[in-house]
Amino acid sequence: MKFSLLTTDLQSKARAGLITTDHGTIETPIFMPVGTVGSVKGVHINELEKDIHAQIILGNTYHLYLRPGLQILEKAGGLHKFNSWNKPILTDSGGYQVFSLSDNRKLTEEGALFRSHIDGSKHLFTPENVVETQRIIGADIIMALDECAPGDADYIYTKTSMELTHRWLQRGMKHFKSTEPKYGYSQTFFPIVQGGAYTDLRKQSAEFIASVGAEGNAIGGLSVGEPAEVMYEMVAVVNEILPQDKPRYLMGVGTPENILENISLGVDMFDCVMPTRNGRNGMVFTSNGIMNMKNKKWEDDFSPLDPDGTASVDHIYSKAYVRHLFASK
RNA sequence: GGGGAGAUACCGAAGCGGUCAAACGGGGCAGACUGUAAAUCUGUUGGCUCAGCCUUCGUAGGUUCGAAUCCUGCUCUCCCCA
Repeated sequence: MKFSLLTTDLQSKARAGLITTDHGTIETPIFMPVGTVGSVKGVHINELEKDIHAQIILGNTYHLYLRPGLQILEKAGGLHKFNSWNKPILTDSGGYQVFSLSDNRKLTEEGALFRSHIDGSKHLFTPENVVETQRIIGADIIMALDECAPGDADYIYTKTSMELTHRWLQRGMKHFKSTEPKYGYSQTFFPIVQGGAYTDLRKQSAEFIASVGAEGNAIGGLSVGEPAEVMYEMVAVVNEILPQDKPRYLMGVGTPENILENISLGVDMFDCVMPTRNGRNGMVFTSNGIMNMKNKKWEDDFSPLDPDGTASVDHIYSKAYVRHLFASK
């Protein structure tokens, strides 16, 4: 993987660059749609490429490992072949599931022992085998196993958790360096900054992550319940420390506003479930605020078309206009 | 023509003497959603001058301190036999 910084904004920390992988080039700042189990929910792979112009998508180690399983993925020749997505793929390590499926897992020094949400079977995810799994999935960008701690975690918990994540990183990195890609194209490995909402921990973590010398770095453990202002503060602190010449990936963020703010703080990569999940649930962001398309109260707020027959910006987001589009199709 | 079953809120459907303005689904209305256990989840859903009162379980009467629940007439619906 190669990252070239093209230009940097003079009035903010925003920058534009290019990430080059064996599956193609990514223009940053970039939003990466989430395709947890190999497909981006509600979006056909053709639409993803031709309409949405996604340049990279996510997959999830935990979910792909459980279903369809590594045997099938390996037999297919990796996820790119399995889902016919020939552009870059980044896979999350399962670190988020340590957080979101916290009732179904046990954390030890060794790793995270999950009880499958599908059939209750037990599966140990270690920093090493998670790298191995991502080798088999064939992700262009492999994420380190981390613990994504809850946003309201206290200092002691967050510190202990961060230190565990650091130790896991060393193990994961070692394993990554001692293994080879399986399908002939190169893979890279991103470590993840933790430290919760505590400035000193964030600094400490960012320094540790920077010292590893990876080709790109991620910021995790944010947008997990803390106020947006706290998130911005943490990102600002971390970005002071993470190298300028490597892409910075803010995991799990976020709203359009969050994304713009964080771009101005120097973040290059984002992913979030929000557009696909909220799309499926009928929620849309408009200049008039959040709109739930299923709610009738929006119906009369906009007429389908302006008198001259064109749609204004607000109309584009109105329920009436969307209905108009469907009706005319 | 003979025999049987049933009519419950927007719809489906429980309830079969008091704790029933009436379970549960659906639908409606509103809210939530940030590295996806999510085409999901939560709240609400007779009216009002709202810690109370009023009207509602096909319809008209009756029994009872008290009826969606028991009795009688009527009106519809469905099933079986001829």
